[in-house]
Amino acid sequence: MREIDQYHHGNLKRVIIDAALQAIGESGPAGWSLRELARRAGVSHAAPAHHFGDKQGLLTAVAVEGFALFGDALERAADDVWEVGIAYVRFAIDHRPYFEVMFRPELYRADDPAVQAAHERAANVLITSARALSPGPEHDRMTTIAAWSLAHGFTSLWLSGALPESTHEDPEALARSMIHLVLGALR
Amino acid sequence: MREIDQYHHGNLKRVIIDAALQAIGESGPAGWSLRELARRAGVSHAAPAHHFGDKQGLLTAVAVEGFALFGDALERAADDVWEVGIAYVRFAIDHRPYFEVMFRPELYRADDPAVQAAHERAANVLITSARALSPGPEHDRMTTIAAWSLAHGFTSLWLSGALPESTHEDPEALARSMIHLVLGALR
DNA sequence: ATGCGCATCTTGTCAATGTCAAGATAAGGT
DNA sequence: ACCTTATCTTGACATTGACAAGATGCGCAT
Repeated sequence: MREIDQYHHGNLKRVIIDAALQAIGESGPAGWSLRELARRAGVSHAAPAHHFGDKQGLLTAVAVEGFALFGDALERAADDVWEVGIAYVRFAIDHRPYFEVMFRPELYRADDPAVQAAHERAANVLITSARALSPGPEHDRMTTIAAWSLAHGFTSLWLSGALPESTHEDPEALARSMIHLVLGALR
Repeated sequence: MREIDQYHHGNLKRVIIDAALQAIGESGPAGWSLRELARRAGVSHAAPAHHFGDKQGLLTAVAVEGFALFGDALERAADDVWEVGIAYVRFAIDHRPYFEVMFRPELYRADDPAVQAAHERAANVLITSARALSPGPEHDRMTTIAAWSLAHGFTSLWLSGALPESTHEDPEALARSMIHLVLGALR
């Protein structure tokens, strides 16, 4: 009996999220419809709404998962500020669909407790690891903002294709060069 | 005779773009419909499509105008790298609707010649003014990328509300502090 | 084992939207 | 005065998000 034709799918929630991630990867976080995801998953047009309420609900689930994975990735590099920056860029490129949703709060319910918790955990890694760069405790906050801005800006520009080098070069290598230049000068 | 009831509106194109900018300011670059803009402008539901072809066409016009204004703003500060960074942040906040479209190429036709020309002009200001920071000609490119990333990252994070300070503080002052910290360290 | 509660998924429907085709209007040149 | 042409309207159609009501069957209590 074919799994796909079961009335009770079993883990449709997972399947819909994965379909959403794929669709986002193909045409951005707004280039698809709930009904299209349903068709891809082989279920009825209203099945996604049952699990997520509405489109925002689905994107909220994506954001939660995204921030969780993001936190994991940053934590794995947390002992080295340098590598945290690289991990930031790397995550965005390896998990682009997540990233494209995460920093667009108007797409989902940013006030959702699960989102806020996952978001806060990821932010804390940045805050604590950036302290290593700070010239003094009174500059901790600005140092975090500067380091975060640098990593986030590079990532956003790369993803949007604004960097003319986008097509030819390896983003991670480029990010390493940039971080090296700035951190080298800071020393 | 009331201007608004004329069959031939006269400068409907302008009015529709302004309505779009206002709508984007209220609910983001996707939170409105062409028909709503038509209603706001007091014209029929298909009038916008006549001037812009489709929604992407309208957003392309917004992007062109945005990059032109952006280029102007950056040029006015071009003699001081410091001030170019500030102008970057300032533009995004003063003309948020434009900015929210400009760096989201999937929303419009990025291959449009007018877009590319306006984009290139703005980019050139960044490239030339960033040279002043470069430790040597072989580092010009990376310096541009770093400075651009810093300004763009701060701006994006601010606009998305990711910086917890967003609500209380003046963004320009915060940006000045950040640039001061980084440029000070680079000296 | 058996019957039932309830989460899971489907079917049907509605207003709203983007887009296209065809028609109406009038501005401006000849 | 006419007529070409850009501007705008009217009408239509497929698609979408959302909601309500119904069908299905899993798994638990008995």
